[in-house]
Amino acid sequence: MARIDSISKTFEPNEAEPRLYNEWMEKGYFKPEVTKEGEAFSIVMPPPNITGQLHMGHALDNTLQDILVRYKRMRGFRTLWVPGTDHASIATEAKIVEQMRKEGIFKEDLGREKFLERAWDWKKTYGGRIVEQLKKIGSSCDWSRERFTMDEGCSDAVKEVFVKYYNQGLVYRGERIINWCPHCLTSISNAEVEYEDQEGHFWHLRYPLEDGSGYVELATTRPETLLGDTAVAVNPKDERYKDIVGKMLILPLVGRRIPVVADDYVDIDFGTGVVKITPAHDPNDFEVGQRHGLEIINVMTDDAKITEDYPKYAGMDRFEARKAIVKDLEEGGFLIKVEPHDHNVGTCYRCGTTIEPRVSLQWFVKMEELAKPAIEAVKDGRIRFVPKRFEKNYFNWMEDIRDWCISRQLWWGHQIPAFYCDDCEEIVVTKENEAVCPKCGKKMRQDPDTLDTWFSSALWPFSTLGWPGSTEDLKEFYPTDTLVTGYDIITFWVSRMIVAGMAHMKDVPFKDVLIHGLVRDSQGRKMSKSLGNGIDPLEIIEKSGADSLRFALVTGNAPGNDQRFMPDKIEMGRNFSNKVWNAMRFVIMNCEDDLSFDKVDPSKFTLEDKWILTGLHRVVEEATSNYENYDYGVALSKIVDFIWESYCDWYIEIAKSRLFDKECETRLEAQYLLNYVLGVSMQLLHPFMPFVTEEVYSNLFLGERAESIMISDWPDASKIPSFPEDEKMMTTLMDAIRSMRNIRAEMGVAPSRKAHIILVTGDSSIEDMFKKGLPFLERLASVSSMDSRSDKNGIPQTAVGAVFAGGEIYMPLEDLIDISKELERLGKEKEKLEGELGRVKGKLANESFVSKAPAKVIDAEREKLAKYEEMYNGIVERIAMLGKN
RNA sequence: GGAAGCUUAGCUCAGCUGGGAGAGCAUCUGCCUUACAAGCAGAGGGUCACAGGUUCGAGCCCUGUAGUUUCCACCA
Repeated sequence: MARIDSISKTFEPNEAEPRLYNEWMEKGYFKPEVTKEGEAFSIVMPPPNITGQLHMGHALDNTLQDILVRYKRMRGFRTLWVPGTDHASIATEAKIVEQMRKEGIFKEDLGREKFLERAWDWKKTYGGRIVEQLKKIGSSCDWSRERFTMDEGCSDAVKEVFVKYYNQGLVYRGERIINWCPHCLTSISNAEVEYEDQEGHFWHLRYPLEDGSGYVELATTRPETLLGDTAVAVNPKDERYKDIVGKMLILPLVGRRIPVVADDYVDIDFGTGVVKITPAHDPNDFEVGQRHGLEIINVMTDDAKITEDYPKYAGMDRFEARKAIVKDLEEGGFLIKVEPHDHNVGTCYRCGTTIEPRVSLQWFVKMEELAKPAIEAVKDGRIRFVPKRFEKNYFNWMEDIRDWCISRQLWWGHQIPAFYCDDCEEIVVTKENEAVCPKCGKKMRQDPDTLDTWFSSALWPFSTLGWPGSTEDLKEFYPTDTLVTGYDIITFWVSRMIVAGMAHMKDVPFKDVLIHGLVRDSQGRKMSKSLGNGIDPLEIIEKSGADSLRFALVTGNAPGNDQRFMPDKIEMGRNFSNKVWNAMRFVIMNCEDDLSFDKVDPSKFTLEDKWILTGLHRVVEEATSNYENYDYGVALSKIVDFIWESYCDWYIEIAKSRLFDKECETRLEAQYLLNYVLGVSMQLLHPFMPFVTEEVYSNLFLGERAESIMISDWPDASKIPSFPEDEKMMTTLMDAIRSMRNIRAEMGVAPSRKAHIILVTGDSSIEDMFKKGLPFLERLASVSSMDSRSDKNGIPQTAVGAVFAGGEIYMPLEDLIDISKELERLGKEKEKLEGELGRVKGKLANESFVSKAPAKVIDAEREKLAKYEEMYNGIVERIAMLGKN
């Protein structure tokens, strides 16, 4: 047990946090095996990218998970939190390419093998960095089970799934129009395209008819794609163009003959009702092309430059080409007019480059059938989103799902386990590392492409537990219980995990999905590198400790809502840690080193003892139910209020008189309760602020104590006695104290000036309570001595009075009293009460209220009425007495 | 085009199934009271965006309007 002279006046997170974290790790508390019995509870960590540095989003996500996991562990569950990192193929590859570029090295020159060596080096260097950062915020995950999306097991799971899907016909290879990023030089999925509004133009063009009978007018936002036009389309119902359907046009600048086709896709009312069709560079045009058997002409290279087929524009970037082509159209008399036009442009979510739709040979997952059980699982409640409104988001995506383009023209990732025979075009899909052509016996060439990062993330809830093997962990911990993540990756990740879980495990991957919002800057903007408005969680930990950071992230936050990050909240957290710390200091300072609680006698518990126990009972009950509902912000504020107001501001203050009097008969009981109540409070607070609570808990005098607070049993409200009657009395007394403080403050009477009081009450229990409370009334309200009587005849004019729910108190302060000022004060009080009375009386006089409102509500109103009337009468009498003279 | 969220004190936000408007910060006043000035005590401050409706009773439920943010889809 620490001695008081060795305990500093403030909690020192920099010293305590690393020490405690290491201790917990060494003792194995983060492993589920720490609990021998009990049901399993498991979650998997959304794996941060190995390119990443810990940012506020991670800090929030992991704080919430840690709160959940610490709570469940204390509830006795065999609790597992699986950590890990994601290889983040496109993001990591981009970073490595960038790093190499600075050294003047190009990917292609290096070759695949050397490049991958470099990538693994990167992983070794930076993959560990974020793990260390996660430890700093206190994450109690089982590091012995840490995984990586490209480790052996996860890679095996990826191959297993790919092969299985392929054999079921759910994975296929085909030429489709896909989103191509000309900067990353790879295809990306629909989910990876971000649309943004951009100012653009509408170029109105004329395409001449081949027979010389005129021309058609059409408009485009992308004139450069004209090079790949293979038709012009009109709506079949459009009377204006009925005659030209089937005729041929001459494509300006190119001279190609292209047909006019009729297709429902064209909107009669938009523009001129004529659309140029470029099947190779627009998804809708592609479909029109499929329907009409049009030629697909790709006019751009991988990096979005015009191909050699068009010598005049060859090598020009698509935007340069646009200018050149517009100029040529104008000179050729094909340009009618240009008008400004805002439109949405798809950009790459990684690099921001405008994506280029492009026809290309890629691998896809057929989603429609797979989505069905995943939709069902949420519909029938086997998976529950918290808050529920995000289910709509999910259904929205899933019910209109497109096939998922999973191949990427990247090297860093899971290489697609498909092999081709260069001679006979045979394809073999296998988990083996090489394949021989079954037809001609030649060694086959593996597909050079890799899989979308999210393909492996989708398997995370079971690949991390050992699937496709049948491991003990898988049996015990799948399905996991709760997934904690931000709403921004519901489509990317959550939906795909549900799909994968249903497809391969025939069971949901998790039961609850706890969704949180974004952490924004203090002005409500997204934190981003380019804005430079990011706040570094590590700096905050360095300065104020992880507990303060966690406090700031949780306080006043509701599930699913974005929050602004306010530096004020960090300070609040730090102040609160310090408050708790000093409460502990006070408690142990007032206990002897050899203190034992064997002789504590609950029958000697005083009014305030019973009051604080009742408050404790309630906060345990309520906070527990808030924890269960993921209402962490609410739980935290209730716990803080109890500790700060009830325990520190009232209970400790009241207990002082007993502690300082060594002869006091109930001193031991006070010492006991001070330790006990603070101990239980620390348990309630522990999931939020693990470090300071552990430190405080370990210093308190507790009878049966767990080795560590983090493996102690969660407080059980039913074992904490509750005394509603005593609580009511105590509340009355507190009211009286507040009234006395109030009038003293208003009358400008210094607390140092102790005063005699006259209590006027008809209630002997209240009189008794005041008499017993005299020792602490001195401390709390500067009362030196007390008289009591049942009526107020003979109270001096020079006394200030305070009414409370049980009677009146008078304080004779001869030299300080100004009767007119006192009358003014009483008048204000009276007015306030009149307002309250009016409201309550009005309610009770209302026929329909009395007949329709529940009895409980009516009784409460009646009780209020009685209380207010009594107080009101007291004031009126006093005013009358003072007014007489 | 479709959907969702938000609008409550000067600021940032809570407010659970409808029953006397809350917190922190900021402001003002008084206190270094032997745990804590990172503290204690007290005070001021709100037509709960607006308009209707349901109800004995609405910040909360319903309808509409405005402002704002976000997601999805995307018509050249």
